[in-house]
Amino acid sequence: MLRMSTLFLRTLREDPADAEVPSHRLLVRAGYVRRIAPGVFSWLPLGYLVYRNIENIIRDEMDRAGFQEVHFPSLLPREPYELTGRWTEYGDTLFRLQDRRKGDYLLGPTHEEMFTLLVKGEYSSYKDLPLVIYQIQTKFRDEARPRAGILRGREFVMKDSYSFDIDDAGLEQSYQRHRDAYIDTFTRLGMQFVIVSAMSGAMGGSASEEFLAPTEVGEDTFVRCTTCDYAANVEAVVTPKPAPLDYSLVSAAHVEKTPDTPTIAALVEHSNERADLARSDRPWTAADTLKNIVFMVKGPDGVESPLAVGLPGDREVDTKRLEAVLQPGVPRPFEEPDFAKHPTLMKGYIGPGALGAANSSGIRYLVDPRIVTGTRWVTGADATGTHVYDLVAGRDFTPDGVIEVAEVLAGDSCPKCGSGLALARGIEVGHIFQLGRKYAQALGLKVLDENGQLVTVTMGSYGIGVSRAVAAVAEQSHDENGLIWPREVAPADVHLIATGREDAPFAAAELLAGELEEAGLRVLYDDRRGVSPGVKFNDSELIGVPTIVVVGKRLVEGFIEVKDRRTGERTDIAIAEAVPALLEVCE
RNA sequence: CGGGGCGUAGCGUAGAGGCUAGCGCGCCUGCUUUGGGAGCAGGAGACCGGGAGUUCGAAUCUCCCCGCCCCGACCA
Repeated sequence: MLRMSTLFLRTLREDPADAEVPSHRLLVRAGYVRRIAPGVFSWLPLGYLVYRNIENIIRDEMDRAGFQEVHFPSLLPREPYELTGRWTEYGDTLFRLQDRRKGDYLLGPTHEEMFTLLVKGEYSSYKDLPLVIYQIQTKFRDEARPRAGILRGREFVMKDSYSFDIDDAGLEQSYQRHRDAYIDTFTRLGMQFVIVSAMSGAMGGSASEEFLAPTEVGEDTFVRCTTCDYAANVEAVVTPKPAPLDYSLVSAAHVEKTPDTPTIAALVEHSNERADLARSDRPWTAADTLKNIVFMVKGPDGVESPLAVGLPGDREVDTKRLEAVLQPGVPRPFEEPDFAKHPTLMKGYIGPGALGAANSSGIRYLVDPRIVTGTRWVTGADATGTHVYDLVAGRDFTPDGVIEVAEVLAGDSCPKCGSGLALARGIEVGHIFQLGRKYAQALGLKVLDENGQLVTVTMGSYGIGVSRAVAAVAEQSHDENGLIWPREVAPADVHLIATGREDAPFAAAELLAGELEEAGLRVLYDDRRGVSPGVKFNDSELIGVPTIVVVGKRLVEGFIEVKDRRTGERTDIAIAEAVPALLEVCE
């Protein structure tokens, strides 16, 4: 039994000045966590109870799925991460340290290498597979900017599992087992979640999915179809390619003088102001223009080459998507010295005429999927102060290919059913990912197959943010008065309050607390004498135990009050029937 | 890394050259109070982020440093 009189807890009446998001504010105010350093938090008794409940639910579901728990150190040697290239690739995000002999170590940001090597050391036959092992472990990432309290820390707890299979079919099965287990896990955590595609088609449609907990403070933006069940991270949205248009009636392309129009906005304004250029049907909009943006892309070999991207003028390039698509290449904006080296590119007036394999410049030219054959554009004419009108894709220019990097806007078409997409934000609480053979290859994890041939094992990796889940649940489940925990993760089933100056309510509450515990309920008992009822009520709402029981003024008539934290609904019940009644309330 | 804001008691804050650094919450003592963050009285608690400087005098002005928060860049 938790007694408020002795519980190591101090609730705060005011919001902490450094907390912005609700989960952070409330977890601090309710005395669940305290900040130690940026992105580093301590768990206090109530917080640690909730944390452990969540951890145990996750562990339980993993075990139920038949996965086996192991535990690696957080302190890891450099060598394995050197072998996979991540010692350098991880960059500043990796916490590195040296021992007294100047040996390099790191604090594990994730453990693919260690799992791969562990299995390599033990297994060597296809008969041993499939295998799934997992751990629940503290991870370290020196985030450039930790934020939002527990949601994005530099030290956090993650459940990470890894599957090992002989072939793609096995990997697919291991992946599905995780997907199912995750659905059960997050359901049990009382969380609302959506499963979204996390990678574009290039890696295979089901290769990677994220479990997002929708909330405004989430860091991930995702789309959801307003009609069908399609959902995807914005980085993974597939733009449906429109059918080619008939352009037989479009007049020939014509170059026009358009002084001082280096931006799309200026071009649109100019076009609408010119009587000879104005459209008969409607004014020009940015969507009628074709914007061409050039990047320098550094390949894995370190060589930089230019890449031009064409997209409708009403859209921006989403740099996250661009980087994802170009991996392992790294893009950077085209700058003045680059323009100097490529004199055919006129800043602000770049057009397809100077781009593409067909052109002398040979600059690779990829366009947004919306730019299909027959679409008609206003775009740069490759000379300062000039644009070309009625330039038709497929007739007047032919790009080298398609690239999916435009920002996604609400109302864009669903790739599955064509309806409009809605944008929303979510917290990434889980990620399942078919890794393939990358790590097995790099670290030499091979087994003999049934023909006696050595084959490289294929892997999957599957994460759940355990500490993050605490904050995600808090984020989704609170009101202006405090936290509202789903029962299974709550620090207690019943928050029992005794009020009044007399001994009677305290004696009755004490007795009831014992009986409830006896009956198997977890009880947080506010046995503080001399604390006013208002304080107790407010604390109970802040702390967020799902059922609040008050032994107070109606005790003389033999009644106690039962309040549902979420709905606020109160009912008086006879104290004699309290135990069975509360057992029922607590299901 | 770019932009913005901020460091004063455990928490939230006032003080913008001049008395012993003020207030609220919390904490301690006593009395009163006990169904929605009680009242009165008394008390403890501060190297005003650090260093250097200007000045008769610095929390307050100047310079340097350190740290924190927010937005962005970045990022399982």
